Amino acid sequence: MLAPTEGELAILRVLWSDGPATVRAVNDRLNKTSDKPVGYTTTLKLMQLMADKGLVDRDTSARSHVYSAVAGQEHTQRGLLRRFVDSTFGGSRTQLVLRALGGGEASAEELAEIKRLIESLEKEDHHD
Amino acid sequence: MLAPTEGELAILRVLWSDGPATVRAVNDRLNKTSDKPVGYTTTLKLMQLMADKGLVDRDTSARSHVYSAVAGQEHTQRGLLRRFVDSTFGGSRTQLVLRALGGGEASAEELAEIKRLIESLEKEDHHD
DNA sequence: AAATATATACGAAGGATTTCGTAGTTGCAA
DNA sequence: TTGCAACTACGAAATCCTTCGTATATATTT
Repeated sequence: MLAPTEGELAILRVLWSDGPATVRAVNDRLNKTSDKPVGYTTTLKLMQLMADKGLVDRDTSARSHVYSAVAGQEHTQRGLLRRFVDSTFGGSRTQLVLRALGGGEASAEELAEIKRLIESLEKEDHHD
Repeated sequence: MLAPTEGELAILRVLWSDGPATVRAVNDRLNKTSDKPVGYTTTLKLMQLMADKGLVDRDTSARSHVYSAVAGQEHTQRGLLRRFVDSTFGGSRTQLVLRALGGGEASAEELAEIKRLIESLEKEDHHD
């Protein structure tokens, strides 16, 4: 599966959060969320290309086509994360996490949540 | 400060690990490390553009110019991380970390190291 | 000194991504 | 039915990034 570009990812995020949607719906959403306006045909073209690439499915039975994401958000995030870790942290997930948590930007709640996750992962390890 | 592209980042990683270096040295390093060969003038051009952008300093006193990274690795990683978290995880560092640690790819040692970091961060919190 | 190797500079091509205008079609309302 | 609104299709420009060829200058070797 091809990795989505930045623009494609913005569209996928709408489809993941809202479910299957028309170009109009996606474009409205992007313009509500984003800083700078996106033209309708720009979004249309991108979504058509995404359909060609197999990133989205397209239901053309109605006049307004309905698009839906093919790959799940989690799967896609994992792929993008792997690539990012490779290019920026030499493949070290630990370095990435250290950098993400360091610098005083993480709140106590975030830290606690991550600690809980780690402890549950450690428990899993012992089970097997 | 502008974010480096993929190609620029590959060069910066050489400069960070080896210190100030000539185009020749960087290009050799890239060709030793990477999978596919990179032409000398390709590296040269990229490094010239990086100098124009202010990503690297250039000492032109000798015939072979010596380049050095302007921004530190940590600072640059933080910037790239912020951008990545925004585009891929909607700005949630926690989601990023959960995704990085989930999926059974993290070893017990990695988890332990990250847990230690979190605990030291939590201690810092209580100090203030 | 001449030939060879190595440097920088730079234009330009190629590919990927994004953006937009315009043409043509279909549904709906006056 | 006529006209307006909304949709798809598509070509093409604009931008960014990468790659490379070539011109030119400078060192090094023979």
